[in-house]
Amino acid sequence: MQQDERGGKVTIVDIAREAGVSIKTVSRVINREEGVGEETRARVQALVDRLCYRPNVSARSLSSRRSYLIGAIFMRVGAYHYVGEVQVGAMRACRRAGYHLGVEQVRPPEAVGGVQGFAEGLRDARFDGVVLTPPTCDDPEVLAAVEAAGLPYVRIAPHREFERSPYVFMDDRRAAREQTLRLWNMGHRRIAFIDGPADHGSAERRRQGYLEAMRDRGVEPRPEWIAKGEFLSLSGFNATEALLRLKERPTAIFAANDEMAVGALAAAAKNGLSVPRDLSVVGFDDTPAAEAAWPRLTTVHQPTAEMAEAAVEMLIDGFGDERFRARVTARKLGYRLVQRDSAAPPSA
Amino acid sequence: MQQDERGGKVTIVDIAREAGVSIKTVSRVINREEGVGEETRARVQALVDRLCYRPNVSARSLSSRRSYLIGAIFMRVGAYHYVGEVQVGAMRACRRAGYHLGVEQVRPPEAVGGVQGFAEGLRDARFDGVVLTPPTCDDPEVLAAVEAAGLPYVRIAPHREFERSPYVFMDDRRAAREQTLRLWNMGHRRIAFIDGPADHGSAERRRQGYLEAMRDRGVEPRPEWIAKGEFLSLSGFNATEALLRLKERPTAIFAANDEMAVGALAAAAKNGLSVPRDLSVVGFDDTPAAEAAWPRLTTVHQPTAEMAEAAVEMLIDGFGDERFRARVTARKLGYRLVQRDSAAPPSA
DNA sequence: TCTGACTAAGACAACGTTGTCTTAATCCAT
DNA sequence: ATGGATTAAGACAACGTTGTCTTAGTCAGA
Repeated sequence: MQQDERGGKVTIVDIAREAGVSIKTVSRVINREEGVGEETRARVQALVDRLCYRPNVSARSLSSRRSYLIGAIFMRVGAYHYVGEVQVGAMRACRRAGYHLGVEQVRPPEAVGGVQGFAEGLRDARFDGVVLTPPTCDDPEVLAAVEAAGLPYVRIAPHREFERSPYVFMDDRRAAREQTLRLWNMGHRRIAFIDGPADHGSAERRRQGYLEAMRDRGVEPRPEWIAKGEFLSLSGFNATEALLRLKERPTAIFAANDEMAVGALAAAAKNGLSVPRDLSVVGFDDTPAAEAAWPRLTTVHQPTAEMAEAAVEMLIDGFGDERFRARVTARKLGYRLVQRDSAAPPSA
Repeated sequence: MQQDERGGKVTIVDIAREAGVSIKTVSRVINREEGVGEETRARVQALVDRLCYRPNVSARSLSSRRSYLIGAIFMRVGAYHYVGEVQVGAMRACRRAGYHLGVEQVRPPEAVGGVQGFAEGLRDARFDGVVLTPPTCDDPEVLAAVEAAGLPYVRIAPHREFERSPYVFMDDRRAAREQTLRLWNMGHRRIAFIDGPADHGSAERRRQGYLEAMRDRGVEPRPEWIAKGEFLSLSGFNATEALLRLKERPTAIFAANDEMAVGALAAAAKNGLSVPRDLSVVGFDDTPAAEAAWPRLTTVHQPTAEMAEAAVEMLIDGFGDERFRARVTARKLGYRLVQRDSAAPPSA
């Protein structure tokens, strides 16, 4: 069997010759199509395994008009931590289904090229479908470009137009509610909340969850307990300083994201408060900053990788379904409360 | 001109017909090959632009045996921040040269599949070449798999076997030296260093840079000024607590990475020291944690994206060069000191 | 035994490029 | 004018699959 190594490239022809069948039959076996006898299928499959045959993706996609490529679309590949998380999950789902993952970037608005360059890239990348991550999943121009290219797509955590495409999401509101109740159940009653930017959907949902929890427990949070924030650590720092100056100082602070929680930790330290002894601080997202912080942040894990995985799954499942876009579906994924070191019962 | 929109797909045949030339001539124009007259070239190019023709990558790679795909190889796509940075830079270089970026992951050792699955993925992804990021760039099994696949590759910041392939790097030692001197020039004399893990090449180079700077200024750092660390925030915290207990307390601390610097900030706060008034803290890497920290960390920017960009450039430039592997080259990239808020002249 | 329906498998033409040859035209030095 | 280079462009066959037809062969029911 010297042809195993003929230049390292084993083609479908080699398998067919060796098995004594036509290449079409081999093709049928590989693609799990019907029309092949039990015994023939086994013989071909064995040969495929033995010779380590892998179909040539270019030939395959040229012929079948499928690229076996899923695109993940980001606004700034470098900026957010979840880019990596999304890719992990997406790659998992891709590999399971024999697909590969390509990465495409919509240049942020301030850059040249903009959505133009993105549309071009989309065209010749020839994805079979794409997954849109926030904030691209709510950008009208991006959506238009993807739809113009005729690509099926699934959105991750969209904020708007839920009926426009299938999507995956997590229940921010409910998670925030539980996060708040966790503090409540520790014995905290004066719980403050550091809000995110006004136009940020997830920030709003988290605030609602906080409010809901407090009201559930019969407490109407005072307006001054809800501090404005910008999802940046400095804003968390400033908000916390203000909160600590209140005459009835909160015993716990729930920041709408981890970064602001880190700022809150700094403000506590500056004011001579030891966390969690004198003040509890919790965050949201479970980014690496939460692990890096000191004390390590108690937070809520957002299942980013799993959401991406689910999105790719939905995408691949939907292929071949003409009414893909029409049959809008959604999948909700669970969060997970992460207990670390920044929250404890109030000492008073 | 209604054939512009024939199903949205413009092929080389359309251009050829419209221009009244053979498809081969169009192909020559597109690939900037010679053998086409000035006037013909212009006419074809105009048509290409007008009809928005983009070559079909599958057909192209099937025929030319090139995939126009560069692979970026990571150990854990989700774990490190620089994954995103690397992709940004790599995509920049790819797009410039008409390539696309694929992402492949070597499952970390503890996962099933390991290098096996990676080798398979490599095979059918059909990259034209790959860029290896740390720590995959020093993993013997990964290197073996890539070489077995016959793929040209460039390594980013390797620690060992520099003669084995082209690579890009930055001068950690020199950057650390400058970082140290920056503190010195502010007036600090008792400068402590928090080291990284013993087997980590970049940690070692940074320590050497620190030592070199101190000795240049005629100071032999006392052994107790060099604290062990593990590149994690907790180790930075502990190291700092120990340093602050010294009778001659350092006025500045240089942590070998940002994460430990964040831990140092927390330790300072816990000990009632205001940074940078009572203690200066500087880090290294310029990760998002440095921005998120409070006060924002003065650090050294590692040009991760640029290194990836350079790596992809080297790779693409090397295509067609048979002796690619043999002609080992290296490219050094510059770092940048980032001045933020965690370092200032000593108050004493 | 014949017919029609079904099954397993093959023949053959795409798919949209690029690589290798070949040809026709032009040019310059003889 | 003549021959050898040089240049611009075309003809034609890959590239390695999949899609669409077609063809034997088998089986059940009349």
